[in-house]
Amino acid sequence: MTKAALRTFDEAGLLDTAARLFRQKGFAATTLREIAQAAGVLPGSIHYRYPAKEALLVALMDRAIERAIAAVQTAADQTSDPTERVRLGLRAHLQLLLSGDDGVYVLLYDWRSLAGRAREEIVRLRDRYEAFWDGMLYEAAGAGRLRPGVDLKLVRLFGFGAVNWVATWYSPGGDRTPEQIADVFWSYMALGLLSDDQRHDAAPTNLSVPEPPSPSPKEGR
Amino acid sequence: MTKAALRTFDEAGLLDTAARLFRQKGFAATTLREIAQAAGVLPGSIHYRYPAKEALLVALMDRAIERAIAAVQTAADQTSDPTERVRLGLRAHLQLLLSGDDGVYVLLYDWRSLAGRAREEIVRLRDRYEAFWDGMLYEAAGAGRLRPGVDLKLVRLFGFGAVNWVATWYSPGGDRTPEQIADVFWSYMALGLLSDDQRHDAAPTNLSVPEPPSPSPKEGR
DNA sequence: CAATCTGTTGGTCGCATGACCAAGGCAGCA
DNA sequence: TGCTGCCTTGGTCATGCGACCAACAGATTG
Repeated sequence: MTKAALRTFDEAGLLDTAARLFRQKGFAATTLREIAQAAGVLPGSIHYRYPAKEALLVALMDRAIERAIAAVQTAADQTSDPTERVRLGLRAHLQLLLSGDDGVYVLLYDWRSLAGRAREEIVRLRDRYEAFWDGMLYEAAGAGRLRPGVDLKLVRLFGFGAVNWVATWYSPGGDRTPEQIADVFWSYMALGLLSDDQRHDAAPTNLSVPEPPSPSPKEGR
Repeated sequence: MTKAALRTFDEAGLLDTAARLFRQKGFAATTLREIAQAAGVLPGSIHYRYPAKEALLVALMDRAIERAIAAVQTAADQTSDPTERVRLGLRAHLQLLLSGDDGVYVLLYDWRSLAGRAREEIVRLRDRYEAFWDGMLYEAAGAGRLRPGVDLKLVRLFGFGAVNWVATWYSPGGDRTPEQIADVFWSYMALGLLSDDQRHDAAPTNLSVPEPPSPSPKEGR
């Protein structure tokens, strides 16, 4: 322990505690006093660092998204194969989400609690993460690994949905590890569910079913 | 206007309003007074019907899940082909979720706000819905349409995740209708993303058992 | 008409909340 | 040793909450 460690307020511990409570009860239903008590500090001490409850949430989410980007980046960088990079990234994302890091969960499910500027800030961070994923998918597609016509943005959106939802039903005592879950999802998504003798007539060959890529005048989101 | 219409309290309208607000701001952050004002009734009138705020949420969710089951059932029953039933059911689920029926959204994302008995009740209802889906998937698998070894429960979980997550990013002005989104997801999931010349060596043939292939020497964290 | 039943009205109540702050202590530096 | 600035302490404050209810209105029924 350095001298600094003695002087330094356990900010990480506070955020961890807050994340845990926010996850359990939701942001609005969690009181500052609860957080303070659980973290072993006084409410005033929290106020000293975070002028408002919302600031705590933002700090929490900020940290979580940095962690997520770093984890996925590191995992993906272990290979140069574009398809493998996606699979490893997926694994890392799920591992982090299920590792007990409540911050990521809160980031995913509690952003509705934010409004105004704080919301925009988080959305901006989230967009960065999404753009990062889009990049990986784009490279996999560019390497000719994916069917032509696949809408990468939709793939990312579907993938995020399926994977993020896991946090909703996963239990550590279950019969599958996070890594296994990630790999199973990856294999289903990559190969499809239909058996080989069914696949030719089950769906249109062109997977980009609706004509999408024309930028519409009506902007989305 | 029948006599009954005059006498009958607009319970549906109340629940709709409550659902809209819960979706926008979350359950805990929405006050009874807000709901009352938005619905054009007095707070006391709500209390007359629902002894506690939580009861409102439960009633809302109850109604939503009944709607969902009915919608999916109806859609699926339009064909007897097991695979088609799944596709049509998926469509119906997404249509309902994106139709502006905030109740379904609230059901999916706000169940954390419930505790104790109320929570159990909703979980029980949800389980019924899930069992219903499992039945459809089981029949599709039984008809030999799916690859052997596919874990149906995981398929359902992944599918729910991807589809439910759509509510998070969908905007009515976008360039895809709910039906198109459902169909695209279905085609990706059914056929897979990999191009035909890649699929043989990209993943294990047996989709059921993950067992980390350990291509990565460094196991991340 | 009288009795009843359904639903509304306009409050009140106690309480927990988020925000805030003056005063004090204590480590590190001069 | 005395000073300085960071951080904590133990509160206060106004606000708005969910829950609750006695009284009442109007339609329905006998």
